[in-house]
Amino acid sequence: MDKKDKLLTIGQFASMHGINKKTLMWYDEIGLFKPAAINPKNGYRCYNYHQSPILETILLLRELDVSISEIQTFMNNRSAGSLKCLLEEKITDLDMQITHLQAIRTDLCTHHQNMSTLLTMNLSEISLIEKEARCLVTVDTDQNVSFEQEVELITAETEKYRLGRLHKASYGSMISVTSLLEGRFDDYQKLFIEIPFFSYQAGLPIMPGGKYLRAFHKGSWDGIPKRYQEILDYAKDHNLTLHGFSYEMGINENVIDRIEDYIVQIEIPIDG
Amino acid sequence: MDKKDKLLTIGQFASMHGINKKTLMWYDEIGLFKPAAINPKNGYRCYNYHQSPILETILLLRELDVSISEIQTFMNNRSAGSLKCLLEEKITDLDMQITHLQAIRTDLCTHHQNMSTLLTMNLSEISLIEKEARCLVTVDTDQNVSFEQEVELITAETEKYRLGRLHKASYGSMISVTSLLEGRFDDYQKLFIEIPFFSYQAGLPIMPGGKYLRAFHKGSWDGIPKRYQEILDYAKDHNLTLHGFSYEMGINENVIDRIEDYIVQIEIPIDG
DNA sequence: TATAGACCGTACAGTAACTGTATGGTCAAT
DNA sequence: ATTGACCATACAGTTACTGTACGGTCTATA
Repeated sequence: MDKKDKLLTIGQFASMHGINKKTLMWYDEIGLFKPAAINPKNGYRCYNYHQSPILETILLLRELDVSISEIQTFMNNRSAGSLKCLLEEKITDLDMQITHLQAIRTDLCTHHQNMSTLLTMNLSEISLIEKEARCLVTVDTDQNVSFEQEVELITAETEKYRLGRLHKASYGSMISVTSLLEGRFDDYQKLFIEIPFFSYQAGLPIMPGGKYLRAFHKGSWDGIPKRYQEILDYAKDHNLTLHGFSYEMGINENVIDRIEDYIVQIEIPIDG
Repeated sequence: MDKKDKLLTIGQFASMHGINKKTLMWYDEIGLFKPAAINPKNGYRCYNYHQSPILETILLLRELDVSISEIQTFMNNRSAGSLKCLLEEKITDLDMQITHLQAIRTDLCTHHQNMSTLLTMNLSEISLIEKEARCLVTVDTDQNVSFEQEVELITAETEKYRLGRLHKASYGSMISVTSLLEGRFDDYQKLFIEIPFFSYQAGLPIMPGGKYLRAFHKGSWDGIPKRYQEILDYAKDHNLTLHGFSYEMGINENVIDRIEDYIVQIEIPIDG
């Protein structure tokens, strides 16, 4: 009578829903989703179109990372109320997941940017660049803070803004232009990591947008003071006024094996 | 010398990166990520801070659904160039994934809306509602088109707009107001499924925004013509002019087991 | 009517990427 | 000296399938 009653074989039904036949067999075996009938003559599984929305619901939940046993419990006493409730929960989860993926995307772009820089820039050159404002998380530091403490401080601080995992093993250091001008090249005052969204209202520190002087340094940290002197000389020669903080960040830690190959990027905001 | 050279035990290193110790042991075993050293006295694995960015890169790739063996090949000849290339690929993938999740979100919201309707509405009532415009995919149909053909047509059509899996096992039917007014209550002209984004430029058909008359029908399809007559009478009594198409769609297929419980929602645009 | 090839069935083994458990040695603090 | 947290290896178990082997069935064509 009803055209939806037409019986389909397992292969047809599986391909209709874009899944593997074996998956249907397995769902049958575990009792999650059984064929509408079994042909008594040959034992073939028979499915019909009425079963499609049920299977699609299962596949939808599966895609939402609901475990099979949870799906099972749910399907056994499914109702408008329980589905509504489950969907509410899953919509919230999904929103978090989307936000997280967007954060990863931003992170990926930063890494990509770094790789581009490595491949295309002359690393001995000092150049003027334009930067968008960024949002940071920072913690105070000084020479007495040990490396372990630094790591702990910054992870504790970033965990407050729970974005799932932030793939920033490396954070950067900040040193004020005042310190640099006074020759105190190791007077690091803050650690920062950039966070992958921008928000004034969270009250987070901002790496200002605008013109920056950018330089690089290759090798271990001992050589950085000398490099800062070169940068200051360059600024003087070109009549540039530095302000705020210098931002230092390693850009190739994930592609090197030896410290000699380590490259740090130095960026300092300039007036105008 | 370098404070990053401080050695950490497997437990410390694992918790620093928010992963299971066993995972580190396993990565060691398969040669993906080995400790910086092994204490010759007690055989303990020793890690240091320099290794953190490498591990984070692995964990990042893992989160991007790169298989362990792919990560392995990549890590063995990693370079700025190869990482840049891989990242480009993964950013594209990620964009698709985000779009897909957003589509699922929309789908979830529709389901959720349906469940709310089921729980809160008096299904025998005819009501006036306001609807946002929606974007549809449609195919032509008529009485001669078999159910299998319908399924095939609509899946073929939706596949053109590749959104990954669309979890719409059920599609709706459209019948023109003209047909209804002439009493041809089974003159269905189109099948539609709603697609989870809105775009004029794609040239897709639109379910117009504005005022609609909404009714429901419970049970098998035989009773629908009678229900349409009631809707037409209602419209007449209330001086409402219908136009365009009537949109029919099952709203509870995923929570019922018997056709008698099947509920179809009927929505017809009205003037004004 | 014979046969090829596509499809169905069961049974069982294998997969990825961990994760847990059992058993025993090590380390740091009380 | 002992307690309890932590390390080691070896091996078994997990989830959600997926593949393979082997045999029966169905349908279209020669």
